Amino acid sequence: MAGPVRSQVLSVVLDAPLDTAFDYLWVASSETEQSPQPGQLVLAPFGRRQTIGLVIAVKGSSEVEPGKLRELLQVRGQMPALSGDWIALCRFAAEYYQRPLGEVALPSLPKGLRTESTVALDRALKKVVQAQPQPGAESGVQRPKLNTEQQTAVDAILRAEGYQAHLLFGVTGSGKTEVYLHVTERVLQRERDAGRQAQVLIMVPEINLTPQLEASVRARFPTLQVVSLHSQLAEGERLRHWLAAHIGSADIVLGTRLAVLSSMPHLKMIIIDEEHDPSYKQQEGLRYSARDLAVWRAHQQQIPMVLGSATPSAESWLHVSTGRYQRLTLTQRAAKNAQLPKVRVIDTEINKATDGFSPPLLAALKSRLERGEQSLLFLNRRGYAPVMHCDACGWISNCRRCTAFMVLHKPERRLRCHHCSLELRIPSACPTCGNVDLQPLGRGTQRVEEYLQQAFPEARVMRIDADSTRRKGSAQAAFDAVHRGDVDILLGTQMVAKGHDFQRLTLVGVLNPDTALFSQDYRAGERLFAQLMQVAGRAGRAAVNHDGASQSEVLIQTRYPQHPLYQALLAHDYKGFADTMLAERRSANLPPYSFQALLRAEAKTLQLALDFLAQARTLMPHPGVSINDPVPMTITRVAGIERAQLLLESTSRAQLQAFLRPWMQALRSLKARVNWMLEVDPIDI
DNA sequence: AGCACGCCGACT
DNA sequence: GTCGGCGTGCTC
Repeated sequence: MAGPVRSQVLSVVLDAPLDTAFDYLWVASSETEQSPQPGQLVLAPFGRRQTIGLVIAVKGSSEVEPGKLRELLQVRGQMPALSGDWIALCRFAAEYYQRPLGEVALPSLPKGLRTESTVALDRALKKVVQAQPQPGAESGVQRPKLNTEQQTAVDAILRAEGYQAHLLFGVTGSGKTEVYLHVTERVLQRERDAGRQAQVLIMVPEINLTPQLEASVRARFPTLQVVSLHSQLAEGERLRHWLAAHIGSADIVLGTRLAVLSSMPHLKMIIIDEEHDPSYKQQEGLRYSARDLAVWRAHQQQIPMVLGSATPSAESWLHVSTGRYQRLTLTQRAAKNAQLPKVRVIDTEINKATDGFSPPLLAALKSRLERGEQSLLFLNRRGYAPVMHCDACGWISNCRRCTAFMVLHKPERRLRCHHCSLELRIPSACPTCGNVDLQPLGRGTQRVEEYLQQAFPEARVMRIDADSTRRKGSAQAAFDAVHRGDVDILLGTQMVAKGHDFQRLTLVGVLNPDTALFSQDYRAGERLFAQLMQVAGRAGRAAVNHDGASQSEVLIQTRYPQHPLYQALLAHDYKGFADTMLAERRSANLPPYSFQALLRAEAKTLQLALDFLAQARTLMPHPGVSINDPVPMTITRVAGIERAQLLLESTSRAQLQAFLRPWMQALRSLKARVNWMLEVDPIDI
């Protein structure tokens, strides 16, 4: 007969905005059934529904009234439990960003693990377990010889014991990827030689725009299991890749920001490429910085990490100067004969632009067309014109739901709001005075494309922006056409700045970058410099004339040619730019010398939102933390909702954190009639 | 978050 | 007289 029935109380967190764990009863269904343990997923009854939870503790008894305790419906034993380290990572993220643990941990798991049915999980497990890695030396793979700087960097990274963050500072083409590949190979090999399993996490900003790194990794490690993790993967694939990382069969995980929360039980190194890139910051839901979480994770695991960039973030640059990060510099372009492109600024006060193009830029384009070389034009504004305007009465195309202009999209014959996606047909006459001659004001990529086709009828022009690449795979097809040489002039927004090396590209033109120079956002300059440096790096990888000098050039049209940002760019002087920027930040007491949080409120009226924030501001004492006045957001109204925000600043991260926790609790109990959310370390204010 | 319960307006 | 609006409250 059956012996005593084993039972236990499990503490479980759920994907809900509830800052508490829930106790459940587990009863063994047979004598041989294993007791559940922390890190396992369970199916739990919750109110009238059932939901997936994560066991965070096993206890003997519960403080909850016995009558309230309910029994778990299912314990998912087919998959290994998530590790204590992984739960600790989620717990840190939850506490730091002021969210419930369950709301961090569960959404980070693939959907297939969070459904009632285990069909997808069981099927995926079968496939993943079959795919075993074949450890061993990689033979027959070409490894380019490292130059002295690269070798020094590799040695320094491998020499580190335990945790150490390295900033790999090198311009486009200086061979950062080769350093990543070498240290990855050596770390995996070293661990295996010592009889330990090993995994490496490599993060990239946007995997779809940077296919070349993925291709290099796969080519270098043909016998290792390399899996990708990003949001564009199909559900089944995402589940299989995640499981491969979780059970340890994947040797290398290559992913975007979400990969930082993947389960990697044998993680031995983290690499972050283009560490300055804003897309490492999640901008919805849990607003985390994948870069910052990666640093925490490396420290927790006591493993080395590499942060690579030609234009490091202000945060990382400061950490180098304080010795928290070790700087490893690559100064040479590693590709044979490749040189830095010549950067020139064109003063548009002297060289007046017509239709957005100054005579020197037009001449440069013409000479590239004659020589059969490619050009790239960078304009960070999509659409035809940012606004439509009536000369007769002064009407402009405002969005009726947002505090923003409706952008003219000529090919679609529509006005479109980029904030709420409202679309209207282009009015045939002015809505206020009836004037039929409405004018586009300003210039977007569509208008520039139209002009180029008319100015250079023979040229093959390709426009790449969010509008031209709506369909899945269309961005890849467009880039492929450029690589094949089927395009003479490539025109695009920041999408064209990332990743791709275009071998026949010898001219980069930047049309109108000046607006960022005078932005309210103190980070705009840092972003512009990084963007221009990156877009400049698209040129001149292979373009070399007979005596080895580069023919590639970058032309920047500006009304402020003497601006320090452009002067630093001309000299390829990131260091000078960054040191000046940090000095300014220090004197203005801005990040990275201070720490910020932002409380945002949304309501039907602006007054409701502002009132809530004013109340939040005086809710409790805030030692060491200054709280600014509530202000409307720059774009106050989006889709009919009014928005305002409250900025908190402190020179002490600990003091800010210590204030946020009780403050959040007090705010929750206000039960205000506004939607609000807190963002820690916001990147645009 | 869901999903209930609970009291006030415009419809068969 | 009901259908349904979303305010308030709870979920081990």
